[in-house]
Amino acid sequence: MCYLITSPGMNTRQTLLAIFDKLLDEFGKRNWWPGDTKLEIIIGAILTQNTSWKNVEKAILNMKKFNILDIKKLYTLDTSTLANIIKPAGFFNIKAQRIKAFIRFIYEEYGGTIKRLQNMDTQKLRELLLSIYGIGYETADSILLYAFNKPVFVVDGYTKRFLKNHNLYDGKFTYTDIQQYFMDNLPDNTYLFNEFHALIVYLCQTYCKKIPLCNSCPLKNKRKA
DNA sequence: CACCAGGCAAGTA
DNA sequence: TACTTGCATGGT
Repeated sequence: MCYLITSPGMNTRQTLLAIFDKLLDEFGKRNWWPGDTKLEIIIGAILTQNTSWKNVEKAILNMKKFNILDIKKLYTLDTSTLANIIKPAGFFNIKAQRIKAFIRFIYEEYGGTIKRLQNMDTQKLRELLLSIYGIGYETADSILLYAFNKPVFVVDGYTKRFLKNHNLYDGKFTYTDIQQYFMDNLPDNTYLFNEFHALIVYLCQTYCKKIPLCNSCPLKNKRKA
């Protein structure tokens, strides 16, 4: 277990903000989400499901090469052709169907543009996204936060590992409970949620590869907490 | 060789 | 409600 940089007197909000400041200071802004357009961010969110971002980059590069990063073109494209193009991202048959499902939703219900989604109420948009085949909690929240800049905290496997390794949380480890823990204890701020999630991912990828293990973690103090 | 990666849906108990 | 399984490439 890691020793924290925090002290016993701090409440949860102060602890989380202290950790955030330390991570930001240590690693700098992570510049998430990479992607030129909202559509590219959304497709990236589907492609990265249980998949390393490196493989997703190859798939997206392929899509750009074939010039199909476009709602109308994707709408008419064969699912099998799309699957072939995104092959490096893995699970390509299922992900091709998921991308097509999202594109159909936009094309058939929203006139082929995602503009109308931007001004929608956040909870309403979240429910809409969750109703689309292939979009679960994490993908929906990633889209809300990183494509539409809504203040929604994204939870993933790294987030759970982070909480366990640092012994920050003793509630239920369900998606909803963990998300509520962060959102109840942090100011409602898109920039903070954006950067915090990206920093947790970077921290885990760099130092905390397993549970329980956190070698040379920057959050570790010299002395025992 | 095994195991993991910025999950989800469908099936089972 | 709470597991389990299939999906699949590419890197370590």
